[in-house]
Amino acid sequence: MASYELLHPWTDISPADAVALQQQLRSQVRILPPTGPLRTIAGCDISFNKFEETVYAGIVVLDLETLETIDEAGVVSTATFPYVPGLLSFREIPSLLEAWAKLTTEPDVVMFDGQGIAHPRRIGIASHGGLFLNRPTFGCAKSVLVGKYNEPAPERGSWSPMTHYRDVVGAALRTKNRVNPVYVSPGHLIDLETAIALTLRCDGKYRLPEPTRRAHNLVNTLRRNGSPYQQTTQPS
DNA sequence: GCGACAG
DNA sequence: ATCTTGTCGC
Repeated sequence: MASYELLHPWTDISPADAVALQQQLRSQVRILPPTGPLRTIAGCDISFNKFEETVYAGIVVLDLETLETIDEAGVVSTATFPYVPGLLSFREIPSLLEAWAKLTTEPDVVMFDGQGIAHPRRIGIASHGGLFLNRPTFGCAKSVLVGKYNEPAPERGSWSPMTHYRDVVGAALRTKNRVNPVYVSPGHLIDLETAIALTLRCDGKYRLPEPTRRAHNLVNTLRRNGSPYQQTTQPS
């Protein structure tokens, strides 16, 4: 069981502190082709009931060759930070790290439900998560945070670069013919081309790639049906 | 100054 | 994100 260096604490952080931390951490993010084989990929997500602080976080690991689920872990935790555009990582990563600790495998690359460097300070949840996990990570989001792009061709696989202040920060990628694109951006220890290839490799029957969809299903099941080991009140 | 704004 | 049925379109 590996241990991960604590780059910084997650508690008692104000939004202003979080922004300052991002400015401090951004220089550590490395965008370059992955070294070493990529055989497994993890998808992660969190779910929660509106107005409640309890969050359900989960990670699903799939074999990149067969897309078969080979591992998964979920946790019931508490959110200590609100959702603030640009500061998503401070709300989701703490609980995701708890789920990560319960995995029995070490995913080679991690796909996040959000942005990587396609972020105002170039350190979205996928980049921030990559610094903690110290392995290739990238983001695959359903909508844009920052950046502009030209509509990619309607065929699956076509994509166009997303630009933010002269920087190419990601790509609008079509995962299905005639369906809205997803927004892919490098997180850490990976490059845009590889992130795009991995997203296409995880193709299933839907617009969103399988890792993200399965993680989403896992946390929603956890939220609605409860953890099998957690006592829930039964109706009389 | 006025909007935009991952999940 | 979450709350929700039907409905328009390929």
